[in-house]
Amino acid sequence: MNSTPPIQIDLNGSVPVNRQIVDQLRTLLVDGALQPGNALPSVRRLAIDLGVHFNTVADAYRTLANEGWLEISHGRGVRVVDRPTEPANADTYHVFQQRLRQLIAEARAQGISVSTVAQELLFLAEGLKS
Amino acid sequence: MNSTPPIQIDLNGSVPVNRQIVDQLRTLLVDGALQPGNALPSVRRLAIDLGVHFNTVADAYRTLANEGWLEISHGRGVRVVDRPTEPANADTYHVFQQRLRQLIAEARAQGISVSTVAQELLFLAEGLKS
DNA sequence: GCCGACTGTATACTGTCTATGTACAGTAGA
DNA sequence: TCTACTGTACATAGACAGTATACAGTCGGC
Repeated sequence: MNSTPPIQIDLNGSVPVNRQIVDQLRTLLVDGALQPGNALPSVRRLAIDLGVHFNTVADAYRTLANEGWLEISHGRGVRVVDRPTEPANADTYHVFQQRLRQLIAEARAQGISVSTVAQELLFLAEGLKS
Repeated sequence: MNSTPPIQIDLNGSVPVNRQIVDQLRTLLVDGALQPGNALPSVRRLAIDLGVHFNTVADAYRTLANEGWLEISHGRGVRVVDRPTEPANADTYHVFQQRLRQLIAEARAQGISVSTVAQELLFLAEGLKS
């Protein structure tokens, strides 16, 4: 499988494109939508599909390779590899807690109601249990 | 009240300092830890406490003022103002959903267990209901 | 009124980050 | 070996982050 993953880029957003690609691919990887052994589209192919330069895609691939998700072979392409995850330390967890609270605060500041936010959190928590 | 709010800055992190200040102040504002009428420390005072340049703090204050949280008066200081929030549109909500999923994916990628993440989500959802 | 100590503002400057253009190098199949 | 694909390296333009420094408004004591 080397079809283009379902990624959507906002070229005008404040989040850098390379980061958008990394974040969305990582989500697919964690969720299992991209499995070890799967081939990813070439940097040029994905770049065309997303409307950016292929070096930007290459940079994103490199970031995920450094995180242990991808194996990049010069001239052959990019594949998903099996990635052993070691347990996080307390510091990492604390940062996650803080970022989660900040994201919720931002949502509420933008007018998303408390009940809507709570509902979304419950929904995601349910999804994780199964 | 113009004592320094409980803000912690990571000078070596990948998140820009001005954004860290904005995110953490916004969290305090949404949670009600900073109330309308409260005075914030001067840009120079907070800058010293955080170990950054006062223009960086001024930039953060300006961002929050543009969002409607703060009132800045030249020569007099910065105060929290009452901020009417209009309901978010569907697009804003969708972006929130996506960012939330990405944050959870990142946490899991860093080794935070599924059950720990779920627990945190439930905890926050509970806190929002009350 | 005026001075001094505080407040935020504006501008220039440096280093870093983003995204791109372009040339290069490895791989595989005809 | 040639060709068409793959990723890599490096230089460049532009935007952004953080700082230094000079400026301007406010207020209280004199």
